[in-house]
Amino acid sequence: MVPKKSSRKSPSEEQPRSLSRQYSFFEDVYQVVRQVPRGRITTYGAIARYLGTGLSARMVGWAMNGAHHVHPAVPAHRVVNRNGMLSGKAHFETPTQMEELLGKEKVRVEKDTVVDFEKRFWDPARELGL
DNA sequence: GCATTGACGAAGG
DNA sequence: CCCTTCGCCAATG
Repeated sequence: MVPKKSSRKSPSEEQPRSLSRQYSFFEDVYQVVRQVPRGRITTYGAIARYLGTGLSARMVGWAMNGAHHVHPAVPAHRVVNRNGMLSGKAHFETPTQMEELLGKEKVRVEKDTVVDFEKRFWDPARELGL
């Protein structure tokens, strides 16, 4: 399961990062993203708030950098920025892959932005319980 | 050890 | 409503 809310200001409380490259914050991010249903999307900020980091949505995006080579797979294409824009598409194998993956889930994208973003939005705090 | 850099977001102009 | 600035914090040079 996912640790609901714990202030992890210092990573040393969890695991020494020297021993694990991606310490729990990264793992938490991955686990949340993995729970995003097909056809739905969430945002970096929503994940950050759910994990309690709150103000550091950037770290969520940073965590996604390692999401490509982790197992099980992380549906990174379901994470967009607060405007619903595919801000991370450049980090996929091809410039169009993120949009294509979303298309397979019936999520339309226009101008690098998810159509009906607010309807598709999946808030971990709301769906998984705060 | 300081400066820069982000797949961000809120606030201010 | 668009653009700029600033805060956030781990990673990198």
